[in-house]
Amino acid sequence: MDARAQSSGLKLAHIKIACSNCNMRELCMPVDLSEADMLRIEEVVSSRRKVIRGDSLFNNGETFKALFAIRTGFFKTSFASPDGREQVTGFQMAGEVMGLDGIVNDHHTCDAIALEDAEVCVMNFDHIATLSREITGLQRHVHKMLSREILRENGVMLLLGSMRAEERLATFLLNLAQRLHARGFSSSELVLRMTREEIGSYLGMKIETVSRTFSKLVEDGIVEVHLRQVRILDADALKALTNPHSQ
Amino acid sequence: MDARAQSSGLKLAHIKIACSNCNMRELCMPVDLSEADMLRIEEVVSSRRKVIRGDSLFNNGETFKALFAIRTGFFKTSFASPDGREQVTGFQMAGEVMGLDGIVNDHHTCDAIALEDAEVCVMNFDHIATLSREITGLQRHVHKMLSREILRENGVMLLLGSMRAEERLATFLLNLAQRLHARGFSSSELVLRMTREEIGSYLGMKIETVSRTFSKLVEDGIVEVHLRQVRILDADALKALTNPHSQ
DNA sequence: CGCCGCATTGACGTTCGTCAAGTCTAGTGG
DNA sequence: CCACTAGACTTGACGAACGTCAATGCGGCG
Repeated sequence: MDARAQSSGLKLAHIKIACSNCNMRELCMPVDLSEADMLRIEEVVSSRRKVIRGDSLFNNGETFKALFAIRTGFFKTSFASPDGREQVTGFQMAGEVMGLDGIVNDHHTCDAIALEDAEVCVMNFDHIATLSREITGLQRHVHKMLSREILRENGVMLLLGSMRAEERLATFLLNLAQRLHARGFSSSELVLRMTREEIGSYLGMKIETVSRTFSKLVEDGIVEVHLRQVRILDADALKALTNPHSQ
Repeated sequence: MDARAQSSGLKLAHIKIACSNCNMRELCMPVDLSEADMLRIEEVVSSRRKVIRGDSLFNNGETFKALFAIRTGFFKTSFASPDGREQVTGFQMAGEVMGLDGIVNDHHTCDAIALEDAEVCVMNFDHIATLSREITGLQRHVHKMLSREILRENGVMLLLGSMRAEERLATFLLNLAQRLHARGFSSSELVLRMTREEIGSYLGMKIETVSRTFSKLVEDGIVEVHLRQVRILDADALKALTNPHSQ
């Protein structure tokens, strides 16, 4: 599959908002439900929202009212320290949910920026909470989404705390490829939607180091890189970089 | 207050298990409830469990059944990569809850080790889920606990991704002091319950760097350190290290 | 076509990791 | 009570990895 197809957001504005006929449903709402419950859950998706590339879906400090499920497009979330440093905390793609960090203080604590034109489902959180008191499957799903995010961040902490530059980048590329593959794209060919600087912020390295590390992977024949086009030539070698001490 | 008092775990084994008379309640279950609901919530705390220093409360891979609220004692949680590297993901003290990462896959994904003799409340998660369908305040509380953990980890990612050794240690010490202060201890005098190596794992630095960084803070007259006894002499200077670019 | 932002590459400096030696402390047993 | 020991901690010398500064290349967009 052409990696370019990643960006082909379907334009379905006229079709009824419905999880039941959404091709992302099994990713963002994998709940086994009766038809009646399904209809009720669709009420949660109160609206859709388009976000054009470069715009923010929400910003740090804004009142938290809803979670956002990505239908199409690609986002980064970033978290700022009081003195203005920025840490990209994640990259989100179709089927993934953003805004979970806003629950605790009733306002968002990070920024979500679209890295390509995107469309999201706006899911009113009070509504989710109400409904999940009645639909056990939805309740479980909410718990799991939150827990999954904790688990994901544990992985990032491990990466940031104990990996070298090359391992970090290898881990990052494999993770992206795996998630794209789960969405029906090639697992060896990908288009990076973010700049080197954003990759660097996420991986805790400077832009020059990101660039040099890419160049090293290319030299070693592990990947082909053309700016944001990446082709993984030797996935095994990439995986080997991921756990260098496992012998 | 003597920092030594941190370890004075009350021995109340004979007293009825009851959140209502637990001095940690406002930390771990800050929910405004009717007396009737309060009694029902106490059913959640099915039992207590003592863990002696060095033992694990749960391990990676074990089936997830319950969350654990710390009554007394001090824990670390650590997360291992496939090739055996370990990342300490957090240090938990009285009133804090562990095990949230286990929800998503029905089994724990990290280890929780007691760094001093401890007692925890075992809270059956199915029971929590059931009850939170009826008691809105509890449901909100569960959501907030999960979201708070995500927020906390965002902060650690920022630390690991963008801070220098000295900033990391300063941030770490201030965070510990603040949490101890919230529990009625001195905010300037603390006893580290963890080794330099565990601090290093948490902060993404080697043990020698941790040691050297402590020494630097001592040289600069910012803290006094006697092995695990730490006294903060100049909290402002420590805070200043925390955001060096804010000028 | 020309500009601007993104990316790459090189030279150099700093920070932190590595290796090694040595000190201190708490705990154990005589 | 003291000697002994193992583990925790500190300190120094050195080197590798990564950050910094600077110059240049390249593509996309107006």
